[in-house]
Amino acid sequence: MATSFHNPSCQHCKDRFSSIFCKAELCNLEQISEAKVCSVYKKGQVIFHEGAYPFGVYCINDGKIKLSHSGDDGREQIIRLVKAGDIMGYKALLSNERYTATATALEDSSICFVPKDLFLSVLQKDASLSFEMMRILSSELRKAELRITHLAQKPVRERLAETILFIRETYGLEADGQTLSVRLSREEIANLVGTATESAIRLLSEFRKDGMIELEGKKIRLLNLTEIIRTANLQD
Amino acid sequence: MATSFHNPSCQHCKDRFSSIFCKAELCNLEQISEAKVCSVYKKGQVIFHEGAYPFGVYCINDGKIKLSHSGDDGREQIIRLVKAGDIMGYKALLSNERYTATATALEDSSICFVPKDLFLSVLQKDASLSFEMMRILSSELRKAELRITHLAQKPVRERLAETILFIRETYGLEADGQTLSVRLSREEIANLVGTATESAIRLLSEFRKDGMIELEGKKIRLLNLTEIIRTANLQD
DNA sequence: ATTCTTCCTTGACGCATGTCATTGTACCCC
DNA sequence: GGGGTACAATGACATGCGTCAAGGAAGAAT
Repeated sequence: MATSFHNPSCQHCKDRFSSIFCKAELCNLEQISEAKVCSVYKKGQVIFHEGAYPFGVYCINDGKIKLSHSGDDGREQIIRLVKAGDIMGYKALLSNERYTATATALEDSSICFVPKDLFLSVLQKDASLSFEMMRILSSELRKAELRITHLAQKPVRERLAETILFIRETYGLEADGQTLSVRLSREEIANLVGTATESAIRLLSEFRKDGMIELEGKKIRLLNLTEIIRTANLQD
Repeated sequence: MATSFHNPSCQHCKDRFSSIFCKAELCNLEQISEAKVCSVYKKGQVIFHEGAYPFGVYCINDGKIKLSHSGDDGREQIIRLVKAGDIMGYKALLSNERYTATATALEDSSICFVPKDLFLSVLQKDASLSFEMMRILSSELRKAELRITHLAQKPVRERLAETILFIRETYGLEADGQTLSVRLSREEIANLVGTATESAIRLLSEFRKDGMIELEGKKIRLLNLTEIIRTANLQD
């Protein structure tokens, strides 16, 4: 169960309160900040479920979340990785449909909930927040379309290299400057790449043999970034 | 070359003027309607090019357009099919980046151009237009994410059936109630499915042998819709 | 420590699908 | 009509990648 607490004066929440709302006019920001409800979710806990109706948007104060579809045969496809400062659940809210994805915490995470009515009413009167929202949506759409092209045209090897770079961009590295600062299972990596778990494992082993990465349990250290970029074969 | 003519009183343009702008407040609609520039594009003509900077949004009065990425190896991936009443080019405009796709007319099309500054300024002051814009973006994003899952998990056969249904939903049927009312080359169909041209051809032949469709040049007649739906194997 | 469970790893195998090559067909231009 | 270009169709072939199966490693629970 999530420990739920309403805490407008929580400095930690205030500091990291999702960056999008900084675009809102000050009075609106105050209003949202007061109405929001912060909770802590444990690793593996589900924040919302595919098929459920949305009652608001979620803002990540701290932590890491995966958004995933469960395909027809039950296989999971990871759609997006969410980090501190991001919001999630807005798509379903705006198109007034049920969630098409499930949000699961990849590690203990602190998350704020902003009720639907408030969010929508602020959106109505705050043009700059609306604009920021459109900017986010456009950017997500652009990424999704690029991903469609790559899924259709690139071999798994290139997509895996690309995925490693994507994880690095999203969650960054640990203090050593090499280790990806998130622990994903091989299955999750495969579900991000869009391939079978065994294929992901095999290719990771190849990458290791080629000196591109080092593997230690779920730790992945990037040894030769240039080579990874070359393998990803990115042009655009 | 496009025959370019500014024509606020053109009844044809007025009638079909893109549905999104109906959501705008009346004064704004008038303003946009006056500033817009209508052009006619011939089949095969490019409306805008991947990599170019956007100067406005395009609204389709009449016709059919494909939006496509050209992948790294030059292979084309069709991202979206655009029909009368739709708008295009908004994504690049809103995220303030270059076009990530090329728009090409699939048949002679009548298209209005709304200048960037006007569009953005109206968006700033017209909450209900902004909201409609967000609704469209959310809906496109939802579709794109579903497509990612299917590309990653479904075999080509299912995806082809799905694509046929998608074309039907988008452009509808001819008067006979069976023939898809757009003519796409086999290569374009393949680029929509995300497969090789030969694979698309082979599977279309199979569908014909199975009595699901009838082929006559670029005409595709849907004989057994139920069976096509079953083949697409859609759950969500 | 021991069991249990979950995850990782590797091998073997087969099929779906991409690539290459050839022929056939329709349409267009002069 | 002839020749050209673009597209469609089919066969042969290679292989990338998914599936199945079995063994090993690591962590959790008792």
